[in-house]
Amino acid sequence: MSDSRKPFPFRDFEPQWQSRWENEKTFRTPGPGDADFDAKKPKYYVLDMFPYPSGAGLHVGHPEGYTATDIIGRYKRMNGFNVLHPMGYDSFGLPAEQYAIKTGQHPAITTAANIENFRRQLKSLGFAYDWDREIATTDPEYVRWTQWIFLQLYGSYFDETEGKAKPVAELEAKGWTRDQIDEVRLAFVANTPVWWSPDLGTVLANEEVEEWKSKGHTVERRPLRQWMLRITKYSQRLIDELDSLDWPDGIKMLQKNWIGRSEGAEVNFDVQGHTVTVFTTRPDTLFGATYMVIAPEHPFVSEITTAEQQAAVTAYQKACSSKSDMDRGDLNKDKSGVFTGAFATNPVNGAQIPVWIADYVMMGYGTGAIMAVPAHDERDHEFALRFSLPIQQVVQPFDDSDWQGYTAHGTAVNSGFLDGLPTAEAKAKMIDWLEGKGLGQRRIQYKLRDWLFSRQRYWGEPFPIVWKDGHHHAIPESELPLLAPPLEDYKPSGTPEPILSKATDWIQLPDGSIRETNTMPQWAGSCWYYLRYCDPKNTDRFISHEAEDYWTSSPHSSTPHSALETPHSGMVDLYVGGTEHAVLHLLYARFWHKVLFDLGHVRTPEPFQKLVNQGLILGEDGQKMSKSRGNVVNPDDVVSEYGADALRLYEMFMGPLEQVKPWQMKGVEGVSRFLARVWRLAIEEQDGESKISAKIQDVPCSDSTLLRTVHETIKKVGEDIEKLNFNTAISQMMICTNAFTQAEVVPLKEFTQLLKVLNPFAPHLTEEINARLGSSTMLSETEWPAYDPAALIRNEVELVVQVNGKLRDRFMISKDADEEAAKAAAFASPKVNEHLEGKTIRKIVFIPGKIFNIVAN
RNA sequence: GCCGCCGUGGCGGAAUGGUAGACGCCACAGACUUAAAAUCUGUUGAUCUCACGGUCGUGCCGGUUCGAGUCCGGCCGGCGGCACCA
Repeated sequence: MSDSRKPFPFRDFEPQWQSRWENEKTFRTPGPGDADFDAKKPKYYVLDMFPYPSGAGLHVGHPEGYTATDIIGRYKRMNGFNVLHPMGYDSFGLPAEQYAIKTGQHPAITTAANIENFRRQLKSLGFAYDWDREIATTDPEYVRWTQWIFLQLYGSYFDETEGKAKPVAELEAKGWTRDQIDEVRLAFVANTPVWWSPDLGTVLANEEVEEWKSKGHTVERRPLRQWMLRITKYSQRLIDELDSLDWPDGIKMLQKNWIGRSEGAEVNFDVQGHTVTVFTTRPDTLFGATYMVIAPEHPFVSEITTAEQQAAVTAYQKACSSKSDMDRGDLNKDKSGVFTGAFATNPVNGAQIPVWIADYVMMGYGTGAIMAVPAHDERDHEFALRFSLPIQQVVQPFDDSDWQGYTAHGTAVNSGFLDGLPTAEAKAKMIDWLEGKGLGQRRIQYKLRDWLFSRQRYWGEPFPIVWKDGHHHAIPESELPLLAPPLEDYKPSGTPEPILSKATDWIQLPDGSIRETNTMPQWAGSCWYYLRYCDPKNTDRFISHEAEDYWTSSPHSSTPHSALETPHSGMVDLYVGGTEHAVLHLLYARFWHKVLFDLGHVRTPEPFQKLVNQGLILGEDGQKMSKSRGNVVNPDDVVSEYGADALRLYEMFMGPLEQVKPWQMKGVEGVSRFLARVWRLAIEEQDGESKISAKIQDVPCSDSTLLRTVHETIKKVGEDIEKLNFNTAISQMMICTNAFTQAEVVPLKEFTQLLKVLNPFAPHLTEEINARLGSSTMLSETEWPAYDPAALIRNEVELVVQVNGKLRDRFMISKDADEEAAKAAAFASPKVNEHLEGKTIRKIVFIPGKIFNIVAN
């Protein structure tokens, strides 16, 4: 920046205010137990998704959400709330470890350096965090409670009748054996096909597979013994309890689709003495089931395949298992399958139907077997055509659509006792019939799978588990945290053997037991960090009852009907972050929270009451920012050239928070000019000396128009912050500033009111000006100004006259003008009369103070 | 294919069913300056007109309404998610 541009001296005062806030702990949040804690003060918990401290530092997407929450937090604070606005680091994870492999530096060292850099960057933006509550998921004290929560999961089961988690101790008391108990724990060991990535050296959760594949890593399906969390038990609650949350519909929809609830029935088919159960959402079409398909991996395949078909079946199974390594989508455009030689009996009509295997039926969903109704299912229809299998119509469309491949609802036909019934009734009747005969039952099916919770890498929380005599056992809570031993070599071996298995001394315990060597995924730490912020130093519990109680209490509403305050079933009042966590972190955290809720450790059923997704910031070229495109904007550069306030303000001025929008450096200049105008209103530079502008005078505001603009600004900025409409709030402050610029005199009181409403957006600049104007109290320690309704009143308003809805004239009129007065004025207008010529007036629509519309033809 | 979000000037974007384009950027002009930068003041949707003023205009087609960017129905285009889920 050239010196001749004379910007405001942000380089001098921004760091000064930052250190003052830090030294004076201005934004420290007192909590239960603190001497200065006031339990009567309403709380407001506003949370950011904490960052993964990568080596690259903050990108401009971080300050977008962080500034939004900072404005809300500062605003709530000025409105008398005890605001919890914390920050921390999601510091476990694969990239740190990958980096360690490359450089030979221990992940603890690189992670500490990265956190240091992130903290510096965050502080340079002037966020009002309570730094005393900062946490990192890698802190031993944090690991301890992550492991403790895991032990709660390990020590619980899901009681089906009560629909909630309970301690397994209750089962012990009832005389269950340990093997029986191990079968139902919420954290359990299973040997199932999982996604294994040889080059990452770890398994991945279903939810993570796409992300890593897109980064060029390979994954393959492989049966391995792994720790799982029984999230599926919460499927229905995870769907139902979304209703109580103030989340974007899109995110709710993503979670619902991911959980994937389907209602239907299980039907038992007899296949030559074996019972094969299928799941269907269309039991009403059972009469149209002309063949059956089971997944190639289905255990029954080997039992039912006839000798003649054995070779073909085995060959097909082999082909399918190798296929799973590759992208199935491309390979499965054409249906494939093989006849097993076996026949099933259709329970409803006794028909003998052939049993096929095909890879369009998957082992992982439902029962791994389907009844095929080719007349009314697209996939079955395609398959039947391909292999010339019979197609039997059982649904008559309501309209004149072709019944072939018709999948929507209709009327049952060729279906015995269902004939004539509409689909919904036919479904119910068929299920009743099946249940009556013991041939099937009503069934709800979910797509959600249990959560694969173990990883084979080093940089994660070790499981607090030991193995003895082939059984797993929890280690005593007194031994937490269980930290991973230092290792020289983190390199994955290419086998699913966890890295910790190299730490032979650590693994082996004196009593002969062996430590579990898997580690937890990065999600573990982020599942409960919002709880720890409430009581970050507690050494007795993950959160004290008192802290939990206070920070979950409903906020006392000082501003009714605010978008920021809704009835609470979640703890955090406002959570801001990206959509990328829709089915990952946001689902996992809800699940953990519900388990903690069931076990009585927290008192709300949900973690996050209101969720807002900030929109992605694109590069100046309208493309996603990426190193390879060279369109990445570094916040450090923006801060050094324009200052923190300009960066904050620009990110809020770009457009609606939730919208995707491109970066424009010219826009940063624009808001920087605005801030400079505010500065120059108060400060004059003369001969290198700066002094208070002569226009600033401590006198009553005599200009009623200016006064009205100021009060309109106070009103609008407050209302816009409540609605998270930061861009329009800033527009209004620009209008107000322009009004001051054009005024002869800038009254101190009104100017200070502008500084106050601007303070949450541009805290450094406003504090600096306020201090220079002689105030010894920081703006952030003052109350949010109230607007004076009397100052808003306009005596004259503009009345628009329309003829047939088209604007024809406008003029100023008294705000209280009635229809008669408006009519007189309107018909006096030559412009209006011109358009009325030769027409008959049919109707008059009068909206006082706004519109006078003459309908004529 | 299914689900969700979004289409407004040269650009980012404003508009409780009531003056479309606030505010900012860009551009142009004027003031200040020896000059430039910065700053301040204007103009700035398209089009016709010397002008007054008119006409058109919120992706497209239709509907409701005195009045539609906004509500309803049907398309088209872009972005994101899921994807043989029975």
